[in-house]
Amino acid sequence: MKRDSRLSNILHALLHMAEHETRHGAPMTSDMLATCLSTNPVVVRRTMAGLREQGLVASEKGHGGGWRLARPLDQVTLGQVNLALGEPGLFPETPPVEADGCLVEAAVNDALAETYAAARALLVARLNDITLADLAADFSRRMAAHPERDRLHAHHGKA
Amino acid sequence: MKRDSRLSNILHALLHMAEHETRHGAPMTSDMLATCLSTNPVVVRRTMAGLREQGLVASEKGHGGGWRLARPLDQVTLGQVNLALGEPGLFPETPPVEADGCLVEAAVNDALAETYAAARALLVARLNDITLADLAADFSRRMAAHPERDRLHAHHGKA
DNA sequence: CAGTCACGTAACAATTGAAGTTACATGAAA
DNA sequence: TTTCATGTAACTTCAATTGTTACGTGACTG
Repeated sequence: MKRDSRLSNILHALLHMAEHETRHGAPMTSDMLATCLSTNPVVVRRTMAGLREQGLVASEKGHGGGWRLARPLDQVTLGQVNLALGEPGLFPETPPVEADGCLVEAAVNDALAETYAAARALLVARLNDITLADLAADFSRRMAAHPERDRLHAHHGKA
Repeated sequence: MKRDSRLSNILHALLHMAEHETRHGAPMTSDMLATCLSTNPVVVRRTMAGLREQGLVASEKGHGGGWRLARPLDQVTLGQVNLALGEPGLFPETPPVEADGCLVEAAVNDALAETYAAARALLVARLNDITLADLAADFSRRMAAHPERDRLHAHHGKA
């Protein structure tokens, strides 16, 4: 998990999970996902725990256990995933303080709060407009345009 | 400089600088600003150095020296200030990598890049629409609504 | 009923980036 | 020439995230 954005990585993982599930009929383990994301299993579990709380994924223990999507691809929006991740790195929260009497500060904070809120609203709206199914479809389109070889896992694994 | 956002603090400082300048005809020193922002002078200089490079403020050494705005209030936009600060905490940069062959990753990154770009564009547009003069005017309006006592520096200084 | 697999979680170490600090150099005014 | 103030480099905290180890629980296998 180098310098990538959280959301980007998790989406990547979710799509691979869906793929794997339909292809092998079995969920992916934390270890598989960790290898896939270049991180370690505990971090995967931590992150996935957030998604599970939002009902996006489910986990199973024991033999044949692992992670699977809890809903069809077209019923999970990027906004939901982003929310489950705690809306990472969005905006500097304009401090709710402003209470200590400086009217300069109050004017500044109000203006910024409004501005950030507008940008955040747009972002959330757009994220909620895109489902995992959309991304999968986009992927298929690209796959069709580059059929010459397997372009799915070229960079996963270590060898 | 506690848990506040960079931009918010600097705007606060800039408005106080303008105030001070017109009131006393002298620039504010890094020490004054440091006290005002609850930080220390070196941090102030570091930050202001960025603004100076963008031509927003000017510094003078020696006796009577310090920091002053390099332009009238209505010719400095919040966007310019934000830019000078390096656009802190905006969005997770969608990685430009995508080159290593995974089409899933490519699809994800493209979708996110588009979405973030749209939100960022809105944010920048709004910030460029607000000038320091607007904030000062807003402040004056609030001042008029609360004339009972000095509501300017209530929380500055230590005693 | 072991034995193994995989998640769940707490506790701790490593890393990273920002902020604070010290120290010293440079330029300007008194 | 002394004092004030910025300019900057180098170092130290400090906080947040991430990585790691360790151990517990549930589930399937044989």
